Amino acid sequence: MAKEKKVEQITDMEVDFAQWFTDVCTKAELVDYSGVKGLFILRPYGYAIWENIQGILDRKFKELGHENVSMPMLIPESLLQKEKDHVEGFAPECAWVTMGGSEPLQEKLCIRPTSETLFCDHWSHVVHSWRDLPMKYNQWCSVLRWEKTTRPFLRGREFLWQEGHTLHATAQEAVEETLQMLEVYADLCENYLAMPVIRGNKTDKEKFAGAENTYTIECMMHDHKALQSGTSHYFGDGFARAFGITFSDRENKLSYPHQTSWGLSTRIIGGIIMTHGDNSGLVLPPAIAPIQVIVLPIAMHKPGVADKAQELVDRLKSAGLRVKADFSDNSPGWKYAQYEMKGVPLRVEIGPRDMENGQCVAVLRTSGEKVSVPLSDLETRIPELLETVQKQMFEKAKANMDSHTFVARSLEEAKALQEEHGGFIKTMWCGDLACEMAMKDQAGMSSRCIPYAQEHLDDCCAICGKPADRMVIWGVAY
RNA sequence: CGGGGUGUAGCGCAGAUGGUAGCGCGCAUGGUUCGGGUCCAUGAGGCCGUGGGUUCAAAUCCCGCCACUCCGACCA
Repeated sequence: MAKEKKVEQITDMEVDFAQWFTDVCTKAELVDYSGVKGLFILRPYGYAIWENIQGILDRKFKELGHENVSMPMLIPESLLQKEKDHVEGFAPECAWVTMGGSEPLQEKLCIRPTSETLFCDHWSHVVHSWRDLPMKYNQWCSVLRWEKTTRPFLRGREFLWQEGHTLHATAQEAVEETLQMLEVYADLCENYLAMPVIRGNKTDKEKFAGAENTYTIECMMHDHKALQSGTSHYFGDGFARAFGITFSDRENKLSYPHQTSWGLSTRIIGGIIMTHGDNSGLVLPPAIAPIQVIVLPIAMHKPGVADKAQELVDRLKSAGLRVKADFSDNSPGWKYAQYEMKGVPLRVEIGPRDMENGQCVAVLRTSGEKVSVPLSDLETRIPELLETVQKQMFEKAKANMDSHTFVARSLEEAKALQEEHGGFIKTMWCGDLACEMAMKDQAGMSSRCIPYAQEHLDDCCAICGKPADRMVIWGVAY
């Protein structure tokens, strides 16, 4: 997309990608900083994006039989400590409540960094029989993790997310649930957020604290770094044993159920920004854009223009689109820049000249292409153009990922490729932690996943040369 | 948590050798303009991040703290 830069306030992404990102976050009015480090204010426009994502996922969760619940925000220390790996993973970043009013508490309370322990404790009370299973719960909430360095969307100490927690009679059913929910996330990313994903599972080193297996979808950002965009965990019966969750099965044997959890956070909005944004600002996929079409009256004082613009808004709203018009007295040029910055996928201009011709002009945020649309075709052409934008966005992101995915047969080669191009590097791997550490230490890359789509590149591990039977994707991650 | 940078009006910045603060944009009001950030006029707006110290006097010098930010380590 060869567009000149139209918004001076945003740092060019080629100059400083990180600065570009924070510029977009604030200039597009998505977030504001709060008085506490790492706690961000989601402004209406930013929150609306989250609400749209919520809407898609929540509908899907419910279709698949999940129910929403609300768990407490505080976890007693003793509860958090019941599953050993889990505590070890989260303890370093827990924040604690130690006072109630002016009195010290008998037991300190952790502000939830995630709610596995709460769900488990609850289930240990209410699950008795195989007839109680499966339990398929989800909650929309925020969690707190005391991160050292923070950035809007990508790493907040508090962030909004959903966490799904399910309990099943059999391991097989739980594994199926885990995989199914990863697929829900993949579908969200690819078909709504226009972000191509790599599906796979995490290595032991990268998996969730307490999980038997963690499945992930990995996306590539515009700067060729990786973003873990959603994870789904299979816990086996480890938590159930730790928390004493038992049920009587059909043969009246006391059994431990098998568990899953899966989550997707507002971090995905950071992913949307870094996947699709450009030097004019945000670019939002039509499927989740709070404003899909911005209608701009040109020469608004001329007779009939404002009325016509309002008529377009009404017609497009009736057609089921999220539409707004800007009747402010800012100049057209100012408005163009403003709504480009905010990533509105489609701009519709209507002026005296258009009115004479019985048309309006639609401008695509992605390509900048201007299309004359006869007013008689408004309700069919505008949705088509939004579909075009959605497709263009996916194609562009896909091309970025494909052109920055490489094969390496040695650590040295992987390192060189990463340094020169960035992106995803595929290699064979023997499964040894030492090799994974070596890749981190020497090439600065972590294993992103062991993709479902395996390729046999070689017979031996690219790092140590020992026999290897699986392919890993490596990358520098956010 | 280690290393660097920054903190003065809503935003971006200027304020040398200490003497009680200024510019651009934005904002408000009126007019003007309107197919890529119109033009003009008038006006409002500042415990100079915070706490201490030095001094007759601190935005300015010294020390602490806090926040933001970048680079590492850790993580969604």
